Amino acid sequence: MASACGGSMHVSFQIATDLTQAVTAAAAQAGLDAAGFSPEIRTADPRHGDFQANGVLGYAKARKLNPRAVAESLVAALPVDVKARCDISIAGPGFINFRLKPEVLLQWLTRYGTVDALRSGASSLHHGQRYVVDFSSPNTAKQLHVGHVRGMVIGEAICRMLAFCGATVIRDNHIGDWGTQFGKLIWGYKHLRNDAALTADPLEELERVYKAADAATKNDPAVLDAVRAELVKLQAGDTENLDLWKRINAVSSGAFTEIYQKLDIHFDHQLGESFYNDRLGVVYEELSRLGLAEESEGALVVFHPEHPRFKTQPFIIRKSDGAANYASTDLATMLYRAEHFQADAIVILTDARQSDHFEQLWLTTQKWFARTQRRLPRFEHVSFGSILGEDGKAIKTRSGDPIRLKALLAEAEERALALVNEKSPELPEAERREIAAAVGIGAVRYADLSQNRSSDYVFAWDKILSLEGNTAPYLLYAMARIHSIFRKHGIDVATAGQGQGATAPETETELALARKLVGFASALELTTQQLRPHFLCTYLYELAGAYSAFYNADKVLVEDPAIRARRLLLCSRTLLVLESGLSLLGLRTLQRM
RNA sequence: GGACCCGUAGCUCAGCUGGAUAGAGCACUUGGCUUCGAACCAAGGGGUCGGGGGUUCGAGUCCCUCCGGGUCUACCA
Repeated sequence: MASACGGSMHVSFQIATDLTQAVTAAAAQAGLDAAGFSPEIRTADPRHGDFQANGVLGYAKARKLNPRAVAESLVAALPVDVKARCDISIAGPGFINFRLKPEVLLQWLTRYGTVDALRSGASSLHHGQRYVVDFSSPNTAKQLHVGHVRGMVIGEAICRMLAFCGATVIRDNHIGDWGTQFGKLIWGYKHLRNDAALTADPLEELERVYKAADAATKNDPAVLDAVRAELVKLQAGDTENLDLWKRINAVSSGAFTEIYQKLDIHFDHQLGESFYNDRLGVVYEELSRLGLAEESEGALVVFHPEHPRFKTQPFIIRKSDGAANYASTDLATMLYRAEHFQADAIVILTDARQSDHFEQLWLTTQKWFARTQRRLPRFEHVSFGSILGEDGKAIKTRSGDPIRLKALLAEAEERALALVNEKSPELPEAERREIAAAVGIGAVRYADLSQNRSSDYVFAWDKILSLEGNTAPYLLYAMARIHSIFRKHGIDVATAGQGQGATAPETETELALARKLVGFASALELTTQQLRPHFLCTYLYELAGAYSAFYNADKVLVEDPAIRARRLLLCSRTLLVLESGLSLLGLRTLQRM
């Protein structure tokens, strides 16, 4: 750790990385078999240290050596600067514990004192990587409902975090704009629309038209034929239908944009399924020619003989009537993202029910690219569970319809406003409304992010808007309390953040808080590596907890200038990390609430 | 039938490539505001980690098996 615990001029952002290097070098120095040794540096239980190296246990076991003896020789071989900057101990069966000395904590806090400094430090984590992230991806002409929110919120957070950590992120909203629903929509638009309703709430009316048309096809075979004819006309390039298709998409897009703006969600591209319409031929042709795809029951399909399931369950890449489906367009999309965007990694967010599809897509893509000598990007299907009602079943309105996202967000703000009115009636109304928006929307968002995405979660207003526990309001409140200290005493956050005259942390709660702040690097690494935002949420919650304990135990504005300066530094830095972290999650933060 | 996900405190959930005495919040008990925002903090009780085998220095984590819940399983996405 020549850099982190080395000279006083430089402290690494991610100290664990430097420790890994230092321990690896020490292992070679101590005569260990370098190829068979991995330091296994982890963040440690605070009772033991800041980091721990577990690598000697496995190493010693495999070679029937005494692990403590190995650990001792390894520690002896560590560079002097590491020993100078960390308290090192060997414990139990051979754990090596590292505890950063308070001066090192102070150095880290001093160095990473602005968002730019944090970003610059974090950029080493994914530097130079090009990610295409596909999220939201709703179907045209349907309302966004609760089922869509999780993918939107998690997707936005993942994009922000990857970009913060140095990646080039290309955000693509892969809209479902070319499906079979357009036959019904166009027919319905021509025969059933209500122009007044269409003006008042276009998407609502389109959805009504769609449902009515759908019902009509079930009652009247003639309508079904007419609907199919509309679809055929559209796909054949009929001017009138193409024009209608464009108008329907425009209406839909406008409604989506409204919600995207409310949630502060952004895209670089909106390449829907229709975009790939004239890029499907190469998929059919190549997969057939390579022998990957075969005809089965009239459809063009891909089997994967090595797979227990997909050896018999086909990946249907062209329907028996010759039409494309989403396997067709997704394959074309993989190719486009690899070639046009030069993606190093493709990340697609959908709910977990589509796991089979993406597993088949990926199996197929790997073989296809291998046989055509194409460079293969990494692929991540970031799947997530459903949002359940308090009865444990899929969340629905009383009438059984999905809950509109628009209505959900409005209710969130309403409920938050009631809380703010109760807690802070002295604030001006305009500010109370702003706070309510940040708290309400933030609470919904945070609920989606804070739980491990692979499980379903139960949506309960009382829980997500609670001021206690791992919630948005708690974190926002922690920030408001810190701001209050500075505001009340006329101290500038940035000035205090320079830490002029600050001494190294001393009290137990100061030390715990400082260590937690340094842990931001590990939290970011873990979160972006696994693409699971709840790790960052857990970290921020623990940080806020460490701050509260510190705040409760150590008065900030004491007489002693050195103590005062270091405590103000800790406050300023906590604010910075909470602000940065919550922004990465997509939450708006507040100065008062 | 098969595949995947899940099962951790009364409830809602964490637990990072296997690591040290399994952790939070809610609820419950107790203590702390004339003192920087108590929407807070501190302390306490509460566990066969679904059951049973196995792998090893070490298993909530990996393997097998069984039980329970969810999802998917040929032309919707």
